[in-house]
Amino acid sequence: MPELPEVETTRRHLAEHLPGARVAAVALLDPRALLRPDPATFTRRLVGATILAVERRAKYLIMPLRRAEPPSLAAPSNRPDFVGAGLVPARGRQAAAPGPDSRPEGRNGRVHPADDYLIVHRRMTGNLFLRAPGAPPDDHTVAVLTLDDGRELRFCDLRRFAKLWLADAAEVAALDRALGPEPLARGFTAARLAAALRGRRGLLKPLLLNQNLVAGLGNIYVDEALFAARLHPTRTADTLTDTDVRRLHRAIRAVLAQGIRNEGTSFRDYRGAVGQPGRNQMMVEVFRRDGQPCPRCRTVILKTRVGGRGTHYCPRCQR
DNA sequence: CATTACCTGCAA
DNA sequence: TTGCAGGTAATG
Repeated sequence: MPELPEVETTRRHLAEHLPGARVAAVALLDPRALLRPDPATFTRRLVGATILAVERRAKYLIMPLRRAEPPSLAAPSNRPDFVGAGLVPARGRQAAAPGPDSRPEGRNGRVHPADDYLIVHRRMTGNLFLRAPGAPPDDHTVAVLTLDDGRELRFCDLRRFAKLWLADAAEVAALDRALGPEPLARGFTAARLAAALRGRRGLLKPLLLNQNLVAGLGNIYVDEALFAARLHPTRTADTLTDTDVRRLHRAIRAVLAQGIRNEGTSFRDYRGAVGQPGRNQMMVEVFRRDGQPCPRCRTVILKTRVGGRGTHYCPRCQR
């Protein structure tokens, strides 16, 4: 499934090509993909809406929308210039802050002001494709937003766990509060990681998969981060020294940043917004490399089950 | 805390 | 045929 680097790779592509586009039509091919509201309301609110931006929080893609102008001449808006005021700082923010961690997704609580938010979570096998007018169909398509220029934003999902829904600003804020820190944001320090782990006695691997502690890691990048930090997946959080936490902090950021640089990890189903696979599967050190030698010490990599998830590690390097 | 459910497809 | 797959919410 897409983890933080895969969602971010998709976000970057969509953010280049979607803002300003208007939704001309909505096709919900599998209603199970829609969490809320009901299909009729969902369609009514989306048709005519303008996509203002494409943002990310953890593994969630968030598209702020400006609703269609009501066709009536009467009833002037009760919040004039609300959206226009929100768009200006977005440009200023980019110009002022070129660093990789300065994008808005790292700022808890800061969301683009808008009427509605289209939220997508891809779970295990969901993909978002932006296709040219008349492009051949994609397998497992569950929903399509046709844009006013004929392009299609397609939501495809083999296993049909993925969800999309419309939210308001309060719900986006609640989601943001419920999630742990963005691991690539400047504010995510070793001290912050230590604070998240403090008082916890669980196994390292399930803790790192818990999105409430640190948001965005999944099975691939947890295994890779634990290898890079030389920590055993069943180490218990309360046994970590300060040095261990600092190594883990560095490792988390390094494996995620590498994943983004390589445009994601595609073992099977992940594809980017134009259908392209990532390259990071060539770079992984332990994930699905059981039976092969550890790149650091040549000991054979093992695969076990930890917290119900397949877990890959080097029994010699990781303690 | 661990297990189950949600789904479909593929490899063992 | 069984078990497993990059996630998460809902159960004991």
